Amino acid sequence: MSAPNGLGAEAYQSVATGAAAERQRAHSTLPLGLPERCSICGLRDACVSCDLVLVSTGRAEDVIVNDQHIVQGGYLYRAGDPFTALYTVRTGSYKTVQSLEAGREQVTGFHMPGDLLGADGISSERHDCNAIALEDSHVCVIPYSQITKFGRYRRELQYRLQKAMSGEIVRKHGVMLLLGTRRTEERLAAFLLNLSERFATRGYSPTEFVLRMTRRDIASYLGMNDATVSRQLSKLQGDGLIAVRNKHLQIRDLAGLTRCLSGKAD
Amino acid sequence: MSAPNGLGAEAYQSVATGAAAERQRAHSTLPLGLPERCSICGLRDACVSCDLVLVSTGRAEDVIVNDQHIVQGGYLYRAGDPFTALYTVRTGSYKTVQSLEAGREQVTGFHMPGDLLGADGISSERHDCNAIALEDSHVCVIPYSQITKFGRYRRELQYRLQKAMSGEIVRKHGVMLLLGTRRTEERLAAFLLNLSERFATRGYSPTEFVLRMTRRDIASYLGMNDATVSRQLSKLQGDGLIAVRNKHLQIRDLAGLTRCLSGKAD
DNA sequence: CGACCTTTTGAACGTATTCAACCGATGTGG
DNA sequence: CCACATCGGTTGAATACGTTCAAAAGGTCG
Repeated sequence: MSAPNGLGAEAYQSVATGAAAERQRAHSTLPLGLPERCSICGLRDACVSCDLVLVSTGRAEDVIVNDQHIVQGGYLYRAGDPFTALYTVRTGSYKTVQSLEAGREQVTGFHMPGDLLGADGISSERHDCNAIALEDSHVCVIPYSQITKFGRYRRELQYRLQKAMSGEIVRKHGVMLLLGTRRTEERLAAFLLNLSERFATRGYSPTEFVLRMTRRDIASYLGMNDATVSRQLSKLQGDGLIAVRNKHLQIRDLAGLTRCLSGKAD
Repeated sequence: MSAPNGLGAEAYQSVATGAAAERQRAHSTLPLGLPERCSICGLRDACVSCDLVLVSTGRAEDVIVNDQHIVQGGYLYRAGDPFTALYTVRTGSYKTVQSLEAGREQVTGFHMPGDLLGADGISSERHDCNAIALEDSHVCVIPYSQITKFGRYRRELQYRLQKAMSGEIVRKHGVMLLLGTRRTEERLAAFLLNLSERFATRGYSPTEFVLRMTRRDIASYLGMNDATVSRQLSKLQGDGLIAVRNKHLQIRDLAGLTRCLSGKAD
C-alpha cells in the first residue's frame, strides 16, 4: 500500500445489485477475524471512527463494523435510501453523485481513506446522493443507532462526527468558491493541489498519484466540460507544471501550480 | 412582522467595530427581561435551539442567550475568530462570505430566521468565513461549552445540531449543482424559488418578498457577474415570470419559473 | 482481435464577462 | 429643503472564454 493503485473503466450499472446484496450481508453478520482492526489501520489521525471504542470498551463490534466491501462501480448507498449508518472509508475511494431530473447529475465529492461518508442522510433520514466506489473499497460502518445513543464512549464519536461534518461544510465552501470565482485552469489547478494535499496527509506522495476518477467525473465536479478538462490538463502539461499519462499524474512544479491559483496573469 | 422589511444601502466597514463591541456586551451580561422567549418566538419548527431548554429545565439562560443584536452591515463573527458559540437567527438576515487572497471573495450563503450560523467553526475551532448582517438582526447564542457538554437536555441539542449541519451539507450540494450545471438564467430562477420556499416555510409570502442582499451579493453567491444578474432579472421580468422593482420582488408565474429549471428549451 | 469507452484535439458557435456610460435612489451637508 | 456626492443598478457593445459537435486516437476488456 505504498501508492494508490490504478483502475480501469467504471461499470456503474452492472454491479449495483450485487453491491446491495453484499451490503445486506455485511450488516447482518458481524465480521470476525478481520484482516485489520483500528489499532493497525494506519488511518488513526485522519479517521472519524478509528480507535474509537477500542480505547474505551474494547468492544468494537458494538459500534463499528469495519469490513464492508464494495466492488468497483458499486453503490455504498443511493439517493433516497433510508439512512441507517455513517461510513468511514478504510481503503479505496468513492465519489458522491447528486442526481437531477432529466438525467443531469453532478459529482459533489471524492472521498479517500479516513473520510466520512453518509452525513448527508442525517437531516432527512434518507440519503440525498449516491456514493459509488471508484475502485474496490472497504468502509467501516457506524450504525445510526450508535449515533443517537449517548454514553461514555459515544461522546468521542459525537465530537468527531461534529468536527467531520463541520469540516465537510468548510470544504464545500471551498468548492463553491472554486466553482463561483475561478476560471477553468485555476479550478483544475486547485483540484490537483487539493488532491495532492490530501494524499500527503495520508502518507502518499503529494507529487505523484493516480486519478482514480474519469475525466468526466472531474469535469462534473469542477462544473466544466470533459473536453475542457482534457484541454486544460494538456495546457498545464505544456507549461511544464504537470505530467499526465492516462490516469497517472505527476506534479512537476508545485509552486508554479500554486501560482495558477492567485490571479491569472503571472 | 408580517413581511420582511426593506433596507437601504449596506455599510460594512463603518459599523464593524461597533458591532464587535456590542457582541462583547451581549456575551458578558445575561439579558433579562427579554422581549421574546423561545415559547413565543414563532420559529419553533424551523429553529435549531428553540424551546430547547425550556422543555427540560426551564433555565434557558444557561444554554442560550437569546438577544444578541447586530446592526446592519455588522459582523456576527469574522473568519479567523476563535469559535466560541453557534448562533440561530431570530430576526433579520445574514450573509456568510468567504474571503480569498487578493480581495476576491464569495458569498456562500444567505441565512434567515431559524437558520443555524457558525457551524463552519467547529472543525478547526476558528471560523472560516465572515457572517454579516444584511439588516438589523437578532440571534440566539449557543455557547460552545454547551455543545461539548453532555447531559439530559443536551441530547436534543446535539441531535438538532447534527440535523442542521447535515441539512447544511445537503444545501451546499444543491448550490454546487447549481454552480456546476446551470446556465445563469436557471441559476437565478433556482435562487428565487429557493428563497420563495424558505419564506413560505417561515410563514411569509412565497410570491412577494424583499431581496435584502445586493445584486452583487446575489451574483457572488451564484458565481456570476452582477451585470448578468441584472440582465437575467430583466429577462425574467420581460417573460412575465417575475416583477422586480429595486429590492422588491414578486413572482408572477411560479410554475413558469419552475419550468426554467428543467432544461432550457421549454 | 474486435467492440466499446475514454480521451484528445480541432473548428464554429454561443454565453457570459468586461468595460463603460447612464440612470435612479439614498444620504449628507450646505 | 435642495444640491450634490455616492453607491447600486441597468443597459449596450466588444471580447474572451468555454461549450458543443465531431472525428480520430488510444486503452481496456471481453
